[in-house]
Formats: sequence, C-alpha cells, structure tokens
Amino acid sequence: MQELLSIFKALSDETRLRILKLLEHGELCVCDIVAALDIIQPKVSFHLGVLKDAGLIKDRKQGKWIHYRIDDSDMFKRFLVLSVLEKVSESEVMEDKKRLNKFLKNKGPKAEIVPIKNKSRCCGSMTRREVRHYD
Amino acid sequence: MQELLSIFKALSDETRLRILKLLEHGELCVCDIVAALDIIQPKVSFHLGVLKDAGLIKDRKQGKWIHYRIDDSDMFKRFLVLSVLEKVSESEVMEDKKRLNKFLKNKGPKAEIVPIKNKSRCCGSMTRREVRHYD
DNA sequence: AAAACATATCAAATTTTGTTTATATGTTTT
DNA sequence: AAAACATATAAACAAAATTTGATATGTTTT
Repeated sequence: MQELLSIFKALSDETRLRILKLLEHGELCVCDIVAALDIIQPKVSFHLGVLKDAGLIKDRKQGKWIHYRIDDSDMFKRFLVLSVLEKVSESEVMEDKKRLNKFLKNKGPKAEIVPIKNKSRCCGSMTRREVRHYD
Repeated sequence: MQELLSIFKALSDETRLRILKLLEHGELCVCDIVAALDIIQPKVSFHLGVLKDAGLIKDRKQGKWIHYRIDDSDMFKRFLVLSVLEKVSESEVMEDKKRLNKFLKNKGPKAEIVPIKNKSRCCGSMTRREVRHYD
C-alpha cells in the first residue's frame, strides 16, 4: 500500500504535474526545468526527488548535469503519467513551454558561437538545428 | 488541473484507500465504516468528505443514515478506484473486513429479535439471511 | 588551482493536511 | 416531547509536506 500511496502523493502537486508535462517530449536537465518553471533550483530538485522516489521518473548523470526523464518501465505508473499528460490542458503549461523554448534557444546557438574548446555544454553537441522546440 | 490534483490527493491517504476497499462490495453507512476501521466517527466523516469532494464516492440519505458508495459515473475516476482495489493487497484490509462482518452480523440479527415496530434500523429491512458477508 | 557551474542537501520558516474533542443538526424511537 | 441515534461541522491541535536561503559536493572551464 505504501508504494501506491507514494505514487498518488507524487502526483498530487501542481509543480510536479508541470514537471511531468515538460518531460513529455523527452529528457531535460535540472537547469532546463528551473528555467521553464521559473522557480528556484532547490525547489525543483525537491520535486524531482519526490517524483523519482515514487518511480515516476529516472535520472542519468552526464558530466555536471543530471538529466531526468519519464520512467516508463512500469505499466501502471506509465498509465498514470500518460493520463496526467492527457488531462492537464495545454494552456496550463503553455508559459512553461515558452520559457523552456526560449531557454533552449539561448543554449543552442552559443554552442555555435564558441564551438571550439567548449565541448561540455549541457546537451553539449547540440547545434541550433538540433535544439528541439516544443509545440 | 485542480480537479486532477484533488483526485490524486484524495487517493494519497491510507485511511481513504481503506475506505475505498470497504466500499468495493457495495454501499455502507458511516457507522459501518467507523466500526470496520475502528476509528472515531469525525475522522471517518472527514475522509468521506475528501473522497466525495474529489468525486470518487457519492452518498445517499435514508432516514438518519447516510450511505456511501463508489461513484462510477466517470471512466477515469472509475479506473483509478479500480486500480486501488486491485493494487491494495487483501491482507492489508483483512482486519477491516473482519470487523465489518462482525458488526453487520450484530446488526442483522437484532432486526429479527425486535422485528415489530423497529422498522427503521440501518439497512433496516435486513434479516440475518440478507446480511451480506464479505470474503 | 582558482573560478564558475550544476545540482543536492540541510535547517528553519511556512503552509497544508489530518486528528481530536466538543457541539450542532436532523431523525427516529420511546 | 424527551431521549437516543447517526452524522456533520467547528475549533484547537498535531503532524506532514513544501518553500526558502545557505551551504556542500562534484565537474568543468579558465
């Protein structure tokens, strides 16, 4: 029962649903999420921790960054996350996605301007072309 | 988003999952649930309120009793409740069901002992035969 | 090796939820 | 109509979750 409770608890917070909506399209590092939600980093880390402890997302360390993405290895959790993605209306997370886009745009081009010796940028090998824009 | 949050919040408490498990087999009045969970009545009323506000259960007033049951009018909520019923293991609610059984047994027979003039007992027309026993 | 960065963690402050005791409301039985 | 019942509600309290500001840890750039 405790595991089930931790899953529902993880899903019962607005910030965490917003994070799940951001992860809908793929992996993001903490700084991306901080920029997208426009909230302070320890707060984001806290909520990522809750989602991770509940087994809804997983992380991958790469250099000084930690990338998070939806953990879809469990059917039930997968369904719950999908239902969140579907039930939360796009308009409620539009601003988040706008900010994310803007942030990613400013991150991509710089990699072109200083391409040499600057090989360790978050999502490092990304060029402007490779930056994915959402919706 | 707020509605979705209220649903997950409602599902993220042990007492409330225990209540849902009790309602699995049909309608119960508040005093049944109080007896089954062995907790005080205002606490049960509080949690029933949370479940009801989230649209997971509904009530029906009959004389001085209020009967609660699972509200299965919405597909998504219905699925969530079903998953709780399925995921919470029987052993975790066995004691609750035992107490419920015992309580219902003591309620049924009395209706036979004082059948005349005593027409307004909870689940009033129930006789020993009609008392359903769980599991 | 120092500075800058990305993220985590901790402790204190705050907010939200849950619990309890007491009481109110409406119903039925006597 | 009084007493007994079933349930809800309110107020006070306790416990749990969240937020924030400060700091620690490890990584990369300079």
